Amino acid sequence: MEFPKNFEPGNIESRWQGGWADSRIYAWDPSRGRDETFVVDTPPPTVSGSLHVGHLFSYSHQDFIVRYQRMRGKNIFFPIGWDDNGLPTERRVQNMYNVKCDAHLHYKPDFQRARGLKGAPEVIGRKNFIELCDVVTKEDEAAFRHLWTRLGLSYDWEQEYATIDTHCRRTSQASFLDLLAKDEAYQDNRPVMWDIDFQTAIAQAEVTDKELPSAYHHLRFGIEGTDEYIVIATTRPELLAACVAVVVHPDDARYQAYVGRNAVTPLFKTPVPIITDEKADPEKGTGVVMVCTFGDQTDVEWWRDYRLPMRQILGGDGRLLPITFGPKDGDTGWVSLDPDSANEVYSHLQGLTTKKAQAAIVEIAEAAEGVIDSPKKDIVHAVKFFEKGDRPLELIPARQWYVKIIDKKEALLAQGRKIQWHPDFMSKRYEHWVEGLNSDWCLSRQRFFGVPIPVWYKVDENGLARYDQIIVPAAETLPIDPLDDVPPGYTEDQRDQPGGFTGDPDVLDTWATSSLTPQIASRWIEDKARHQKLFPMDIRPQSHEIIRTWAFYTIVKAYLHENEIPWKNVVISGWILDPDRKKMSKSQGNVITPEPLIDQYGADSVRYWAARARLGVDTAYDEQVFKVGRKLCTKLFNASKFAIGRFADIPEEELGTEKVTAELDRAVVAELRPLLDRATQAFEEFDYAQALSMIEEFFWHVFCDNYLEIAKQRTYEETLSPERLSACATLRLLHRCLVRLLAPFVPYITEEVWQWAYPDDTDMRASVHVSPWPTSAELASIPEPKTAGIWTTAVEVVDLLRKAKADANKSMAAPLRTADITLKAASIPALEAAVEDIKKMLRIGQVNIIPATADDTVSSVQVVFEEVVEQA
RNA sequence: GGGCGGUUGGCUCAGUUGGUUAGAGCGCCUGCCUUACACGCAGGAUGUCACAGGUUCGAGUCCUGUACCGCCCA
Repeated sequence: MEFPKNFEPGNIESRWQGGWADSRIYAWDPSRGRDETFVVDTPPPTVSGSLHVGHLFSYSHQDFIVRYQRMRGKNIFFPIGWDDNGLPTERRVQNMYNVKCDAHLHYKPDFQRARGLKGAPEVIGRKNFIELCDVVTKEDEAAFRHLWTRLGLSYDWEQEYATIDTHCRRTSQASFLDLLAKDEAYQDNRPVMWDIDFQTAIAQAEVTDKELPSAYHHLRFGIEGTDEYIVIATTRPELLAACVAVVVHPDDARYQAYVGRNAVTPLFKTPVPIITDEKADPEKGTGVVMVCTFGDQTDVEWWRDYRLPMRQILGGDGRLLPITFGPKDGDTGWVSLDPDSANEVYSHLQGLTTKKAQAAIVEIAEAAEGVIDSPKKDIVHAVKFFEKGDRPLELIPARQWYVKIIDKKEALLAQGRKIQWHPDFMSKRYEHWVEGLNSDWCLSRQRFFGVPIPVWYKVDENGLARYDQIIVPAAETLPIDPLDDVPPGYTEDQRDQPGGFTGDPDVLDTWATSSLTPQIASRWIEDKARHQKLFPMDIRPQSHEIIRTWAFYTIVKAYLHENEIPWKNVVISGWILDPDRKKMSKSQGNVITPEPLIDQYGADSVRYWAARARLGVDTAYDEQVFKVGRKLCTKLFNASKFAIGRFADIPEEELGTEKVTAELDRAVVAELRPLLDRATQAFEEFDYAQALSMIEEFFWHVFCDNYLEIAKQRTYEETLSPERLSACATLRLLHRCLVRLLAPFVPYITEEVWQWAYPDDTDMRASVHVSPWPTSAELASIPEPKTAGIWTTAVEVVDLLRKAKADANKSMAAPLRTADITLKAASIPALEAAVEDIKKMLRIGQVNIIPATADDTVSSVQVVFEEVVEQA
């Protein structure tokens, strides 16, 4: 048999990528039962996000687990999808094509747009915009598919899906309609967290706090009908015109006298009630808070609890709306004791962004008499941002769709407890998130590239949409686009007409679809039998930052739809941090792109690096580990060449387990048994890292460094003696196990090596990846050695002899005339079973075994080297 | 402010239910081209296990507190 001279991962990879696809070894078999099936709910990556090394890391982790399960004989359901919809794609498409979307513009069938155009963006309709998104996401998907394939991830590509495709839109819309039918989805017009750049509502899960410098501005509020005043401290003076009340703590003695009276806002002269509430913190600022509609969440609560008037000052774009103050008895809602001067002041603010309006009103206040009480006080405080946004969120009243979750905290906690979390402490993240929920799930987004909310509303005789009169589509017509499709019983010319209908212009939160990946993959809507067979799933692998989103929403949906958990196990990958232990992020410029790493080190080496990290543990990026991985692959390549070369000429039937007769060989087999048990146990607990560590240790140090060296000489014997056959059979048996043990981690090199010797074995399969995972049952017919401690004694003595040679600066091949070995009497029978092999291995002429006189004597050797005659 | 995790040789990390003298790889030093591999082999040096108490015959491991790092949530 001819072996390649050098290990070249590139060749091996491209060959097997094709081979595995052709042989369909990763395809799910729908005919097999649930008990023998292992079902994975893979998180579809956001394709518009940049590829980075974290992808290689966490997606490899699932593949280790899956490949192990496949070798255990499980029928693997391992789908892969792409998360296409959502803001990242929209933003990319807007920039790439320099376009903007207006949902109500008509579709232009022959619309074309080049990339990279400068100038004013072209405004296009939703359907045209989505077509551009489709083009871009197809390209992004191809990049991911290419990377996944190179990395050797064993997906069943026949199960591929994209969250924006027809099947996913249908599933997502059916989910919405199910929630609507169950009365778990509802609409409400109330203040909602709003991103002023994307101009959409967002949900609690997408909010992030940022610490920002700010300042308390101290403003004097008059007391109506007196010359007195109180001082409020506010970080948002630009909202002064929208002030509807002033709040103090009920126990705050400083302000008792004013409670129940009216304060008068400075500059705008609006009378507002002075009320008390526990939430006003006497320690914060001056202890007096102004309530504006709306500056923050507490404003919303006070507004709601005390039924204060609504004075909406901000528009959806974050600019101050045009407003006109009128007298107390007027009907504008904007009251002033001096409307003319109020309107004059406001004329300087109207249309400005909050930031500019703040600067403007502070300037006006400073110029005015008796408005600023004392200089501003600089502080740092947490400001809420949309996680993908650049400017602070505002609270803007708007009609939105919600899902009821606040009333289900206990139930959702119970669902979380039914799921095994790996590592277990990650379940805390879920629990704390559920406990901290403060609002129902806002489901609607004022965006374009997403799954449309599948409802229409009746339009009344006055041409007003009646949002309480919902028209739903028939289930069999899904997916629909209510802006394009016509509800049952209507015609297109009734759209937006009095007495007609109007389509909901919004799309669903991207998580509304992503939370259905189990149902999408199982075909919940189209194929109930298949769904029953796959749901709940076995594992959901994911990383920890999306516990509050992906895991949470998926648990919510499974509970609301079927009162089920979506999966039995959640396995959480840690993060790859940069070498300084900082999070990798595009903005910090410390992101490592994956493809060059595979080019440089090979896919197996990259996977090895990923496999070294335990579940849930964040790991600093260390390029050395790729080199270690490559060394392991090279070692496996070389050791395999050698080992197989030692027995390749002997027929397989001559090398059965019954041929393992030498005591030393039975001793090394006895070492293998606990490894198989422990590695299997580790994999059962999803602890692939521990499995790898023990497999690697055995492969390198037991198999390569010791067994191979110690048994080598017997394999060179000229006749097929029992000793030679025993060594060769043991070599084959150990190696065939080790290749399989390493296969989940380094699938390319193991498959390559497998083909050199084992694909035709009667108890094996053509591919290592569908061959059986080795267990100690495979070794059952090999007896334990008669003498205890052979392997450890042999290794101990070999180490001593090697040290003697190293201390003498001699080659390991340097011949010894004699070696005197002193060791405990109890170990002597063990050594005698191995001594002939050791003599040949280390080229020793004569071994003298000396029993130690005392039991606590440390083993030792004394050696005499052969005198080497210098060659002239 | 609350919660979760971490702190072990220069670096990256293991350390099972508390049990001899705390491990590995990388890096470093010395030697060795040994009929697979120099991407190798053999040998060697390097640790107050963050700190302070406590429980115990015995603590890297359990308890309490402190400091620092990271993450999550207010």
